[in-house]
Amino acid sequence: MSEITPPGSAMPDVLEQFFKALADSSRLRIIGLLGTRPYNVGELAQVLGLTEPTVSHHLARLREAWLVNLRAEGTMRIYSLRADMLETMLRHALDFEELARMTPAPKPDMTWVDDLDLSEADRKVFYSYFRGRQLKQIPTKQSKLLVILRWLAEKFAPGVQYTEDEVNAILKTVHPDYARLRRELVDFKLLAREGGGGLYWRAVEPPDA
Amino acid sequence: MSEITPPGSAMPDVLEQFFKALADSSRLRIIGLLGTRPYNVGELAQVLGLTEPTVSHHLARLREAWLVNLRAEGTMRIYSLRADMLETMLRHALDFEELARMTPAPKPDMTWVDDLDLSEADRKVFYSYFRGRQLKQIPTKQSKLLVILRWLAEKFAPGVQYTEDEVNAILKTVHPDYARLRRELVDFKLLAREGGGGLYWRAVEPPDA
DNA sequence: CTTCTAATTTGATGGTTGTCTAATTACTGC
DNA sequence: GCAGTAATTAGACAACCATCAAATTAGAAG
Repeated sequence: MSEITPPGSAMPDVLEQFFKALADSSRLRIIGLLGTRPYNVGELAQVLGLTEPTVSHHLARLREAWLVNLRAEGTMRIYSLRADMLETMLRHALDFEELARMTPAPKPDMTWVDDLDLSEADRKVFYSYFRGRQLKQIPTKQSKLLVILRWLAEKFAPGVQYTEDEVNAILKTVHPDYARLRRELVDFKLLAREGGGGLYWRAVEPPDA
Repeated sequence: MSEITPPGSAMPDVLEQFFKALADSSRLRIIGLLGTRPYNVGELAQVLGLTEPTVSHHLARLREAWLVNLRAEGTMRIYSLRADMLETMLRHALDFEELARMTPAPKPDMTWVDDLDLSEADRKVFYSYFRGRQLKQIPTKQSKLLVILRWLAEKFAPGVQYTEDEVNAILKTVHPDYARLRRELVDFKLLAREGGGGLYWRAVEPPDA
């Protein structure tokens, strides 16, 4: 039973395993000692002031992370450092791209965009301004802004009156600056507002000509 | 209260802290993300699929390891990567001599704690934050910090005036960052300070009610 | 086959830590 | 002042882990 899953499959997991393996003072000391020469379990236990089972446990962990090699000699097992692995891993740690990708990345999930009835150009706007269902930034260019606003307006049922809080709640699911969105919707006459009472409703579509 | 004891004192501990800081997939992902641009807490929580307190916790840990910087902007806090620290630490990891030296660490000798008149809970704080008579780390949690500070205050005789240097000398026997300790003692009104002359004395105990 | 030795496995225990919810603090704007 | 938002702290729970003593495996040598 000396199964150890080799690296190469899911690199990020290996990286985490690597740091976990070094995240303990006893194991760091072991690495330091093995950096000078190979040791067997009893020796290490003696030097570290730990029991043999404990050291055995640590060595198993280091071995799972591919940081040490094991060689049997008579009745004792001799552990040595895999300096190459250490170096490789430390190099990988600086690869931010890979680190960020390691995110099981709770999925951007842009599939909902495909379900919309849009021109290709408009779809592009959605893809570049949304991350998941969140608006990354409110477009400054009016044409792009309008693409988003028209879609937003459809979130309001025709003939229904909404309080300002209700409107805000709906808009907030898309971007924190709901006030800005509300104002733009009104400015572009996609949403109508009653004079003083703070009631809103979806504006009737223009005759399209 | 955003102080963090700088590296440079006991390097091996810092190295362990460094690896511990990276020994978690969430924190690795955060490092990866910060490698591309600064983020605030809410953004990270969203991208990672974690709650804000959890992310806050991780960032605090990364900050203790000096891997990220914090900058306040309005009501939000913006975290950025300290790529320099990352590199420095990774370089140190290959210094086997230093790692091996980290080993001696024979016996801590914590018997003196048993002689203190403390509740069980407070005693635990001492056991976990002291190695021998040295404070391993200044607690971040206020309740734990106070346990230590009250004990520290008792090192000053009531009614006696101490110069700042005398205060520092006493505090330095416990932790290299004596300035931090001195400030905390004053902040919590366990030590009183004369306006300009740099004289300190033990504050009278509150009526305890 | 038996015994000795080196090491691992097992089981238990106490401590650490990742994560959450709820409560609290800090800042902004009305 | 009050309300709202961003973040941290407090408290709790569960999973994990370092450590040890005791039991077990595996080699070497009689």
